[in-house]
Amino acid sequence: MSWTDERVSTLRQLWTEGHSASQIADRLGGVTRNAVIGKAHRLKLESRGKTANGGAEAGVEDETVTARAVEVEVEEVRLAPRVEIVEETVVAGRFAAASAASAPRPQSFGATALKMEPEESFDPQPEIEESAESETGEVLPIARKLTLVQLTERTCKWPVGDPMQDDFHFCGNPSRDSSPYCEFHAKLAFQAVDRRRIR
DNA sequence: CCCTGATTCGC
DNA sequence: GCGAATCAGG
Repeated sequence: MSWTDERVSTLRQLWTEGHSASQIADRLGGVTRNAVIGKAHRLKLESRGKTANGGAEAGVEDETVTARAVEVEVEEVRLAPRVEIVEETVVAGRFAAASAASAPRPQSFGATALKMEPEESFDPQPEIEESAESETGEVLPIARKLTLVQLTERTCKWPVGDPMQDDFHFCGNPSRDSSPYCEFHAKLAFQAVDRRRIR
């Protein structure tokens, strides 16, 4: 890939809006974040050094900060005492409830999940979604609501919603050890089939 | 470990 | 000009 006028202007825009180099690289495709940073250099863009907050933008702190806020929230939930005390059986029930709630089917991920977001309406800003709760009041993971192009090797690729609907997205929460799913969805995905009552 | 941008330097 | 490698940092 080369730096066409189109790609350069896209870079300019996203960089100005405060997107990280990796986000821009993912968006453009065919380039690494290093390439983006290098190009940004030659274009003499930037200005965002390590002033105070490392990485997070000064004025446009929306999307990045929001995403991090979500991560923090999820972490806190997991560390909550009452959550750690929960027994296996209860946990299983919780998963079942969650499964019934969103009824996603990992098996259909590959082909049917493909749905490109229109260039214009691309919205890199994940909105915080009201977290679902089970009878016990346990808080379930809050999806970062990422679109296909925003997924990386370590973001949860659990599909949420109907691929044919506009609000379709992926969980997007952090996944460990390059797993396709976050810790929560990994358990759901590999759960015994007879326990999930598909359809 | 994950991520961020910054810089260098061979191509 | 380009970008991988590397550096420095949160």
